[in-house]
Amino acid sequence: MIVENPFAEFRKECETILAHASKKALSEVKVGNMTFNKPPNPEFGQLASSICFELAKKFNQKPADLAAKLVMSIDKKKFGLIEKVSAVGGYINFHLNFAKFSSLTLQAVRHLGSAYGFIKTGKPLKIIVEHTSVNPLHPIHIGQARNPMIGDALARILKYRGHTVFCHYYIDDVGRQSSVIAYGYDKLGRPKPNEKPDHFVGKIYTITSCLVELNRLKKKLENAKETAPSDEVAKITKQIDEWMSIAAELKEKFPALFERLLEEIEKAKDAEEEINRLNLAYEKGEPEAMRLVREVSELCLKGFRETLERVGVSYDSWDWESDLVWSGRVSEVLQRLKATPFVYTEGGVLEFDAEKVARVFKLKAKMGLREDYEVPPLTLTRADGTTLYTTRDVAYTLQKFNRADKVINVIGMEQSLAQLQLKLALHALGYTKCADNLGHFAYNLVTLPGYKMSSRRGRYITLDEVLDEAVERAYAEVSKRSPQLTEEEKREIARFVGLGAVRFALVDVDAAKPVVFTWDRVLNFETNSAPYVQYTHARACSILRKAAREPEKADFSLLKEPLERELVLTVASFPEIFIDAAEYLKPNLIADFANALSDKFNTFYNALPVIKAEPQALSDARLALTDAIKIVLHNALSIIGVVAPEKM
RNA sequence: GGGUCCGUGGCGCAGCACGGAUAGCGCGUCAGCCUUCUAAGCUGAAUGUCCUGGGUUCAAAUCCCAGCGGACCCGCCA
Repeated sequence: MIVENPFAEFRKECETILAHASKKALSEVKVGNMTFNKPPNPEFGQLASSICFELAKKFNQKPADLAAKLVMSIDKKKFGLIEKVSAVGGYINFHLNFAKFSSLTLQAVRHLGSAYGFIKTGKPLKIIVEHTSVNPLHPIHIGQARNPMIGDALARILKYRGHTVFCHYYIDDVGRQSSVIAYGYDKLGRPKPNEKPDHFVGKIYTITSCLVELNRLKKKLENAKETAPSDEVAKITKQIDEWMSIAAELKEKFPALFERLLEEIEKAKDAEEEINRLNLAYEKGEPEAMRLVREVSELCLKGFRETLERVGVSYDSWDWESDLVWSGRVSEVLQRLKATPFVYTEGGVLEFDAEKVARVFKLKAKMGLREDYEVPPLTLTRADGTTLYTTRDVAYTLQKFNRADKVINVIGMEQSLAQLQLKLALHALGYTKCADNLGHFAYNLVTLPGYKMSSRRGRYITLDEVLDEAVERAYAEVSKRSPQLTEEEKREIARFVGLGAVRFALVDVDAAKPVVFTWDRVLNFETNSAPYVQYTHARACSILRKAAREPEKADFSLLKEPLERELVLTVASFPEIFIDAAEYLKPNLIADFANALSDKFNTFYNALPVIKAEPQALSDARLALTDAIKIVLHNALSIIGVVAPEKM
């Protein structure tokens, strides 16, 4: 018989046995929650219940006595996977029958192969995972790179779980910043890039944005000198100084480009004004503005696609924010919001009273907010009538729900408030169900040691640089360790090792924690890394290759070593880990699991022979175990998009 | 000022959702292991007020409250 989830079988049996025993011994039908913990030591079995501690007071007996009593009334005839049950210090410990369990587990893994572990949900949904969505202004930098890695891993997990998943990339081309890059690009005469297009666009954006900001501040300073108090003037002066130093930095890095843009922008009457006009024209859908902004955005996206393809991340849909505006969906949403009692006008702008929505619909407790917390209002439109990001996002969210039951937005945690306001806007419009099924997967920032990464200031390390460096270091590593390989093999190995290392490192740490970027951290080739797991996989493959036989004579009851049992147990628990990772959206559980399994296998590898083990029934059992480990490592790595190599 | 998230050996992290028996792992340090299945590996040693203080509980790194420290947010930016 093939079981999908071996450890769950054992767990179920423990539950049944314990329920029966408590009914018999304590005439207690409901015994409270039937949760089991993993004992700290295999001596105490593989699952334990601490239920006697809870019941002690109720029955006025010592936990140890209760435990003994319960164990006494256990019906041993019902044992399937259980070997024995013992009472130790108030705990009830369930010991596995490893002969049966190993056989059950290893046969299941080897039979199911690449499907093992991926337990399907009983309620398949259509889920949209919106991720990456880096603005098309500059290359994807390492601070943002956590997003596609997490987003892609989430999408894969949910897909394996049996959901229908669509990955969407939201192209934010409507904001003012898009007009800034388009403006600079236009001033340069819309040149063809002489390098990777997103890098090219990034330079223009940074310089243009810096020069325009300087212009704006200088004007502001002139006005302030006459009217504003002196501390205000000092503040502006300080800002100017800061931007001047950035300008100097940029001038040194890209002298030719800087000079040309400086000249063009000085020549312009009012760059600020022209950019605002372009922004307005683009939102209105004026053909010339459309052509210009789309052209430069496409250029940048072309570069993104290249990078993302390289790491194996792909999308089902690329959604242009501008399409939402032009199609009238944004204004429609705006009209409907206006018709609610939650929108008011203030000084020519539309404001959305998020606080009132939360209060009227009594949502604070539900959303995990304190009653006395006041949700700040959200500005829906500027005085010139153009819309703001979150306003457009309301329309976008509704569009996503046309296609899906559930939407997960992978967005940095700095946008938590905006996401909250978005949700409240959905409530205001009556889309309660959408609001409930909208999830914000927030992740913390990646920072560079010393200073904050800033795309506006051109201070960033691009994902491309990181990937190149990773592959290069992996190449040096593989050349050193395996000089006998051909050049082609080395290149291929360096590629998947380097890319794998980066993906793993960005998924491995709990998304809620901030990460300080260091090369060593991302390019780790030792324990706790993709290369370590890949190496372990290759090692297992190597054994199987050398054995060159099917483990037909395997006798699993011979797997008596603690290391072997630990391995069987770990392999058997993969389905449960997978379910947790899928239900609680924790891709890092998979990375941790793969690493832990590798640890155990390597210990086993160093301690016990496989091929040369005697008798052959044992050798074959270990071979089957090795095969099962290989399969599970492969499956785990596939979730985080890392190649599991046969050789390295 | 208000909100969200984070705080675990020198450093980087896991464990916290669902409280359980001696708090795991890696780096670094020290001492070892390649004529035996891939040394990107393994073994051993040293290193802890689990931020602090209260509370809940038979039991708290885990739950609750308060405080401290850090990051982020509170914009007619996205």
